[in-house]
Parts: sequence; structure tokens; C-alpha cells
Amino acid sequence: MLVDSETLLKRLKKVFRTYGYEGTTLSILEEHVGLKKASLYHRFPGGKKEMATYVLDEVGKWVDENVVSVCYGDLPKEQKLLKVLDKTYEMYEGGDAACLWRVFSLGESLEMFQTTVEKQIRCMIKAIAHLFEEFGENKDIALRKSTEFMITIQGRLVMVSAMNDVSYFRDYLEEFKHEMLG
Amino acid sequence: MLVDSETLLKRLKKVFRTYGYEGTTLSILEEHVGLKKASLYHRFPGGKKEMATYVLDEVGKWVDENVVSVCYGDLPKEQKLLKVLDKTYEMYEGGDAACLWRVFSLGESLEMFQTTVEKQIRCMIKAIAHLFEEFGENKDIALRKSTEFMITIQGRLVMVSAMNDVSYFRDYLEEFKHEMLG
DNA sequence: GTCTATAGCTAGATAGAC
DNA sequence: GTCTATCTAGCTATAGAC
Repeated sequence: MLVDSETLLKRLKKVFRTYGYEGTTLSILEEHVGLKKASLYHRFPGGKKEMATYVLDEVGKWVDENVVSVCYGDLPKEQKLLKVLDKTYEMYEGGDAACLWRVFSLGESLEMFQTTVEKQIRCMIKAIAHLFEEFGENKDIALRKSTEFMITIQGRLVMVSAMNDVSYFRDYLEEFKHEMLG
Repeated sequence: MLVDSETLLKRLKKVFRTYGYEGTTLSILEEHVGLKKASLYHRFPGGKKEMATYVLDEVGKWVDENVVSVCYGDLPKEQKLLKVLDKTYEMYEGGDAACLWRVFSLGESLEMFQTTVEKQIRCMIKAIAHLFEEFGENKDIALRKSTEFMITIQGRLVMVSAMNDVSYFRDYLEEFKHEMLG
């Protein structure tokens, strides 16, 4: 079966976010990605580790393209906020998909990816803090609110999994939008 | 080597919280618990699954003894709050230990434990909501605030792992205490 | 109740045909 | 570039000595 690189990324990301790093096996990847093990190794000679690294790096690119670029861009602040929230909703599939940062913050994968995860989160928090500043907050408050945004997203995504209820995620994004834009 | 049941529980819990369910192997358990595989099977004939179930059930008991009993008990509300916060700090080892509810909300372990996890979280949220009511909030607000407490704890524990910084957890408990008790 | 030894299986990884 | 077939290591689990 032929799988284009966009589909491949989407499927790899889905698997790692569903099963975690240790819980993801090559058999699961084979099944969900639609390529046999040997084909996966052809594209990722480093195996599972390389696939996970690839997926995480793509998350980093997502942050740059959908949060950093937007927040530091030249749209009106209201449109920046809407765009970031929409993209965040899309990224987490309305709550159906876990956060790779959470999922990789465990065991063996923590050691492998913590530095990258930390950088990506810091990058995202900083960009959203910049947006809060545009909304009139001073530097300290903006950073605090941005950090709380990240904390709340993470906490609510955990609740979505634990309670099997996506509204913990969806409702918050709606509330947040209305609090900021009235 | 002889390991008493309290120590055994403590070590099992530590391993599952560090490595997750799939990331925990019998070799890791052997090493960290200090009992050989066959000895672990002697105590837990159902193997890894039974050990994980045991640890999660003990978390349920912890909720009953340290949150539910306290919140519905007859101490003054300020002392209830202090006790719950202290026990929460202790349970998560000041942020050093991840939450089993988060860790088991992935892949295979999600299917196995989601029902139990959901019950335990609901139980804890309800008890803390009761405490908020004692602090003068109406039923709806109390439930909302209690849920937000849980969300924030979960989010901040994710941040502790991802950013390798326990202050995300510790600072919140302190702030929360001072907001409630002045 | 703990251990050594090992069975049986599945994991990650590779060789080589097409 | 994808596949079948297969390797080795490590996994879960068990038998049986002490």
C-alpha cells in the first residue's frame, strides 16, 4: 500500500498520542499506518525512536507556524486569538487526541524528549504571552496568564481521557474565547 | 530479600507512576521492588495487571481516607482544607511523582482502568466541592471550583514532568492555601 | 515466601526478493 | 518502495528447588 508523507505523519502522530511511546509497538504502527515493518524501517532507519522524533519535531513546526508566527504577526489581536484557538482545537481534534507533550513525559520517552518538549512549550507560552500583552496586560501578568492557559489545556486534556468526556476541553476553549473577546 | 506490604505498595506505585503501565516491565519491577519475578507472581498471580489494579485500588482508598473522610468529617473547615492540601502534597511527593490517573489514561491501560479512574476522580471532586460549600460557595460554584482544582493539579503535574520543575506544583498549593485562608 | 531456570511469545530490527 | 521471512533480545509467565 502507498502512503503519502502527509497521511503518514497524521497516522504516526495518532498512534503515538493514543498509545504513548512505550505502548506503541511496530505491530500497532504497521496496522494503523498501513505499511509493513520493513517499509517503516525503509522510511525511518532509526525505527520507533526516529518515528517519535519525527512526530515531535513536526509538533515543533506546528507551534512555529500556528502560534508563534500568528502571535508575532500583523493581524489584529482578535483575529490572532481566534486563529490560535481554532488551530489548538484542530490540533487536539476537539479533545479526541491527547497531547504528545504529556504522552512523552513518561519513563524512557521522558529522558529522550524532555529537552525538546520543554523548548516547544516555552516557545508556545512566550508567544501567547506576547498576545496577552497586545490585549493590554503587562509583561508579568501576560506570562502568568499564558502559562495558566497551557496548564489548563494540559489539565483538561488529562480530564478528557480520564473522564472520557471531550467537553472538558471544548467548553474551555469556548469560555476562553468569550472572556477575551466578549 | 523480604519486603513488607507497605514498602511493596510504595515501590510498586513509584514504578507505575514513573514508567506508565506499558513502560513498566517485570524486570524494572524486579529491580525497583527488590523481589524476583517469581516472587512477584507469588504475591500477584495475575502479574503486571494485578499489580497495577492493586496500586490503583490503593489510590481509591487514599481518596476515601484522606479526602472524602476529611471533607465530610467534623473538623473546622480550615483544618479540613489544610489536611487535604498537605495530603495532596504528600501523595504527589511535592510534584516528584506523577498522577496514576494521568499515567493510566493511555492505550491499553486506559481501556482497563478508565472506569475506576473516573469513579475515583468523581469521588474526589465531589468531596472537595462539599468543602467549598462549607466555605460559603453555592452548590454549582463549589462543583465548578472543585473541578478546576482537579484540572489545575493535573495540568501542573504535567508541566512538572514536561518542564522538569516541581515549582509548577508546589507554588500552586501554596497560592491556593493563601487564597482560601488569607 | 523467595529463589534459579526456562518456556513461549512478542518486541524491535534486518536480509533479500520483487 | 514495499513486501515476506527471519533474527535476536527482552517480555510475560511458570515449574520446581530450597
